[in-house]
Amino acid sequence: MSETPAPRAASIWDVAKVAGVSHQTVSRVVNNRGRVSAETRVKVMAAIEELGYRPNRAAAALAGGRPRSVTVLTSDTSLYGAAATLKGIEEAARNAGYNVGISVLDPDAAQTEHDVLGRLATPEEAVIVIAFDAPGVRALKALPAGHPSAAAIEYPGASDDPPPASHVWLDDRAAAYRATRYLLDLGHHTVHYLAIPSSSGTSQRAKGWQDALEDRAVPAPTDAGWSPRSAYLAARPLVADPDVTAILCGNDDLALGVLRAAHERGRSVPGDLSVAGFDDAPASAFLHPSLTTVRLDFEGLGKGAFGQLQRILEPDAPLTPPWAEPELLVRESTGPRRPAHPRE
Amino acid sequence: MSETPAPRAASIWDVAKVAGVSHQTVSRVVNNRGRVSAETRVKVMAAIEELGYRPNRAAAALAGGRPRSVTVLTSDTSLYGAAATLKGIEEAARNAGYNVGISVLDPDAAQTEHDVLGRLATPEEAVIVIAFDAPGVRALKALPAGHPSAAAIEYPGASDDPPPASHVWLDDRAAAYRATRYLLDLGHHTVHYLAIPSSSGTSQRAKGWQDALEDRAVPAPTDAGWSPRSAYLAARPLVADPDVTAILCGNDDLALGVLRAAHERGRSVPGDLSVAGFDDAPASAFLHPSLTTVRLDFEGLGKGAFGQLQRILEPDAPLTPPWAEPELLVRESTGPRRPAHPRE
DNA sequence: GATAGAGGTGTTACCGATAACACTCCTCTC
DNA sequence: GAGAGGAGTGTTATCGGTAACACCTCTATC
Repeated sequence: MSETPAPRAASIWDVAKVAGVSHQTVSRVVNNRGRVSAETRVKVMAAIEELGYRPNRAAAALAGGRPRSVTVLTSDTSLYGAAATLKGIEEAARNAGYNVGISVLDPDAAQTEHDVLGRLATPEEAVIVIAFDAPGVRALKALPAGHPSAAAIEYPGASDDPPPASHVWLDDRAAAYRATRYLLDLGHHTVHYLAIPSSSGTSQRAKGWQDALEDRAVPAPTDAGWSPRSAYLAARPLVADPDVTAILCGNDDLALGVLRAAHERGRSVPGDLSVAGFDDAPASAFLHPSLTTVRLDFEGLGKGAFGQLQRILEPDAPLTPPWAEPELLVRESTGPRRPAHPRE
Repeated sequence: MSETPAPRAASIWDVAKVAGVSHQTVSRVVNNRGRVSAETRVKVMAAIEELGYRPNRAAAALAGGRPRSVTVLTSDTSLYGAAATLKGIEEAARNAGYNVGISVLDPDAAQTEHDVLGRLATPEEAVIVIAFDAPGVRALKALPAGHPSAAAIEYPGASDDPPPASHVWLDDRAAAYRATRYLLDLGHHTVHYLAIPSSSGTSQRAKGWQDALEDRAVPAPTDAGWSPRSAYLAARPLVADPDVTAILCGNDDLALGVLRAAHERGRSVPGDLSVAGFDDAPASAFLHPSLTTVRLDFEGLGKGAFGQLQRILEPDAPLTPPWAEPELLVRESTGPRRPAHPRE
């Protein structure tokens, strides 16, 4: 019996030999670039099929063809927003035939150009940054000018006149405005805001909230971190105050912490206190009470980010469908204001 | 002024020129392989520093050095177990200087060898499969024998005599046994089980639960999918039955759906009904009631999976510290059995 | 003092692809 | 009917590394 000593994967040379053409012609067929007669194309395709040929991405990257891979830079992937965005990016990228790498940013480390570039498979590899928080924003800034990249950001800001076309974001301001208006319309005299850390100086969620408050006094926002735990701790003083009757939370995880704090303090939701969040995480509809929240289409946003990148790399690439606008979902955790001490 | 036409990243040739040595010597220094005099090493390091040299992973992969990248194959990354495992893998890999790719498996598509290999950057690239569910298991099976890989699996099974050393898993059976015993010790006559889909034929969570029930009648497990929604739907008939006083759920998401169903049916938890989950997702401690659950160290498991892989690729690699044993966390959602109709 | 062996370094081939360019046929044009 | 130009294909250089091997210079050995 003849053993198979090195069952190495087929290369374009193997395909070329079987098809009886040059390796370059195989490359042409594979990449659909340049002119190849229909006849040869068929022969090559047959050889590809027969050998189970798959292009070697590393070799293609080296040789310098059109990029076929992206690395996603993100911090903590266990946060809903980042995870859902990543999911969208990955799906879009895979459908477009791209490989995707992932590299998690250390929250404490400064992101230098050298550090960021060192995470890539090649120095020129395309990058998508999920820049909802400070490490992401730093990584985005650390990218050299002209590096192929796209980013999902919190807010384009007002500093640099035209925001780069490759940046995508959700309309946080409008979302927060709507949610706050809704709470005010329920009769609450004001709405307190429990904030997630802002990456840009100006949180649009905070801004939308503030704008909706109009001429009312604006209570100081409370910093509450990213987790249910940090929100729980931050919310305890707030729920102890009977004048606080409505709390808008920077995301659903924070809202969960608030719900907990309220419950421990004996304040019923939505009877004594209304609570609303952002995101519409899968769990939010099943909490008790189910959470009023603003649905944010992170997955669509991720697809959009990849779409922007793809159009940088391949100007002819199809346009990405737009992602959904934020949508207020009214559920059980919000209700009309009741006087603080109904029986007194 | 002289423009910089092609500020291409430095290669080992550039470094070699600056250091006054051959490119091969640079390669030796970078990879710490072969003998280099301390003197030249210093010169090379200085040149690397000066030029900001970073090795090109694609080129190294092509040339066939030791692998320096892994692709993680997983299905839905928004599930807590998969996300946390991925996080552990990524962190361990990055610390070891590996690049990590990610590719999400289509739940419906059959995973063929051709398909799976086509997701990799090179045909020989190392792989870690998160194989908690059917697509993952299929992908694992599709890998050709001898392909460098590790896998986080549900259960090693009894079929293949020695489970591959590169497989890692959590002791689901013991975990479920402990949780079930705990519920029985509270006085519940039996414990119902709401199951996540099992990838192997034999779910160890189901087995541990069944074993703990000992000589009692074993109620049929209820299939409940992966999401709060599917669990909610599956749990409705269960919570309507007053004889059901304790439900063990395949994970915390399912437990959330059960909590919701119980609440809608007017059954108080833990007064009328005890509910326990698996995972200890970050939200679980803040639910209302907070969830009794078995903490599963997915992140440690992910690190362990990478460690196994690394020891295949580099036999001298340090051993990975073991991950934590499942640990029962008793919180508010479980309590002593109360007669079904106390007032009748 | 010849010889073996180890330390340290350079040379060359090769990995699997792409790009640039050269070359052959045709076909069209005037 | 000769030249222009396009279609289709092959040749060669190149990307940034690694491996294998050749080579030189010491030092230890008998």
